[in-house]
Amino acid sequence: MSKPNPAPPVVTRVSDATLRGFVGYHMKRAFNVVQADLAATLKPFDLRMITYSALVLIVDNPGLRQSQLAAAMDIERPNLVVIIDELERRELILREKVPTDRRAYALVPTLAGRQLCARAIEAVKSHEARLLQGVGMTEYAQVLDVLRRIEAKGTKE
Amino acid sequence: MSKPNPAPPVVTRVSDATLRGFVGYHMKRAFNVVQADLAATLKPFDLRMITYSALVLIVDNPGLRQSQLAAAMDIERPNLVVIIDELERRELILREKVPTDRRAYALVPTLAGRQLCARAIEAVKSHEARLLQGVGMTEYAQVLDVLRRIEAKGTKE
DNA sequence: GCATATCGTTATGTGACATAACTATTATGA
DNA sequence: TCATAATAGTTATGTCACATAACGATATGC
Repeated sequence: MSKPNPAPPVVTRVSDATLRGFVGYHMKRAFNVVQADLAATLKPFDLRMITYSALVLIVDNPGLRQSQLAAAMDIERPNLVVIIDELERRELILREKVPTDRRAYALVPTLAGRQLCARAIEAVKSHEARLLQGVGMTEYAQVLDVLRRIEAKGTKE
Repeated sequence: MSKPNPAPPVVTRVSDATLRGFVGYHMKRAFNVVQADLAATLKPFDLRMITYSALVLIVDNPGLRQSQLAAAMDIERPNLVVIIDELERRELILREKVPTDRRAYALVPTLAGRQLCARAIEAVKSHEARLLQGVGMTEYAQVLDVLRRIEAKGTKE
């Protein structure tokens, strides 16, 4: 052994070339940007990504159960509890008793909830338009298609 | 007011049509799948996504400083410490003293680190090939391009 | 009618982040 | 040159988005 410590060169610019060879890396980096921008977009409404998703799903599916919502959001029931608590405390939704099943709650939006939701959706639309400016319709459709196919690989088997 | 509680209909299938209107939603769902599959792929190597990224960057950029790595990984220095600790404890990398700056450490991979890294990269390649089967080269390039453009929107301004 | 499953909940743990503040060291500028 | 400011790594600590285990109340299936 000639040189045990061949003094590593000083690194001036860090190369992520290898990681750039993976879609996952690009997805993570792009999603980080989306997430940060979305968080800022939702801040004026005092919503986080997760509370926003929950609210939209409740507005779109009034009367759904917590377990259904948890399944739709791909999270475990326990984690949904605090989210629903928060939306209910802010009077954006209600936990209504289901007469046919006394274990369950039907989640319904209030008027305030529907209104806040509508405004938030508009804001998110502008946010997405901003991030996607310069991306053509065809490209956009292509990306959605690929993302959907990747997503489908998860549920399979 | 006629009916204060117009009994919400029973929801049989939860619709996420509104959220499907946003790329961010598709990105999150697709990325969740990628993340889960990647985690499973890296498990045999006892690597997580974050330790894998760190290792690859150190192998590709031997001699870089922790602060450079933190910047490249877009995380804060404090969070990198435990990651580097772990990789060093497993003797995959070394913290070498920099003679010209006694505050800094130069991170260098060990032989074992380079070997594990190479094997992990191969595994990740198969994992990506699996998730992307059926996606054509053109589509792939298109998706990467769009993701890169979204990512660029973040650094801007 | 009794075992079993389901609904929402509580308690608790983990992993990936953040900020504040510290020590040791290096760079700067009056 | 010497005081002040900046930087590298670290420690302590907090937050947020998840997970699992276990429980009480209720519903369901044999």
